[in-house]
Amino acid sequence: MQDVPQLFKALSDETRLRILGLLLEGELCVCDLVAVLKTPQSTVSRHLAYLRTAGLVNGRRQGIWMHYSLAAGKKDLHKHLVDLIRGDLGSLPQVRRDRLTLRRYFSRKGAGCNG
Amino acid sequence: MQDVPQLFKALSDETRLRILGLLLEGELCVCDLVAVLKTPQSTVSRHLAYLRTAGLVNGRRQGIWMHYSLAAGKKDLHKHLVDLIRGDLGSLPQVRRDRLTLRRYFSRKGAGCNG
DNA sequence: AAACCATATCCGCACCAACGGATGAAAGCA
DNA sequence: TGCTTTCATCCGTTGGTGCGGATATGGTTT
Repeated sequence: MQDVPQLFKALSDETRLRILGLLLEGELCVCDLVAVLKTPQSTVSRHLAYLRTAGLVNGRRQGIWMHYSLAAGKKDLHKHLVDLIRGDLGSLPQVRRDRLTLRRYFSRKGAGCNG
Repeated sequence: MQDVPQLFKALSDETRLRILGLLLEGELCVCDLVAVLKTPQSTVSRHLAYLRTAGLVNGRRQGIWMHYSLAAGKKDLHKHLVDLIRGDLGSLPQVRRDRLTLRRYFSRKGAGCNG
């Protein structure tokens, strides 16, 4: 049972929810998240580690960059939570704002961690 | 947005999840929860207050006793979380054990807070 | 009113988690 | 090798949270 409260705890922080909201758009690397969230790199990295431990996020190393993406749920409760994230997180105002910032950021920046 | 992390935080504690698991069986009063969880009354009461603030639980006073029950979700995310609780919490081993204890407790005890 | 009951809140303590700058580790390039 | 970039981890500080015994509140009974 111990992992269930832990799973909810991973979702009980605004920064982590914003990160998940951005990852709804697809795989992102840490520098993208830092740029969009306007949050110190150490803070973003720490939250990503938290989400990875909880099994909510996958990391993929490509050269210098770490790319993170939403993980597929494994057990039932886990899976249903991921569905809930995909379904409901996008309608939160802060998440909408962040996604707009992300789009503007992508169109502004040249070739970087994701080509 | 601030209430969304708060909602998840309410679910990030084992005692609170066990309380919700018991409330799946129906309305209960505080003394029932204390007896089944074998946890100090002040602790149970504090967690109930937390769940009530988060909107996950309703309290109803009947004479001396306070009866608590699962609340219906209001916003989409809230509603989906309540559905998830109803659907998945019952399969956790600890919740199953607690419910067994509850049934045995009910059959053993005479007229009390719920007749 | 007084005694009694179930419940809520107070209190001090311990611990955990978030923060963000500084440092460390790993990969790529000159 | 040495330098740069990206990311992870360390560190000290701060605020939040759980704990459980003690106390307060509010309703019931006599």
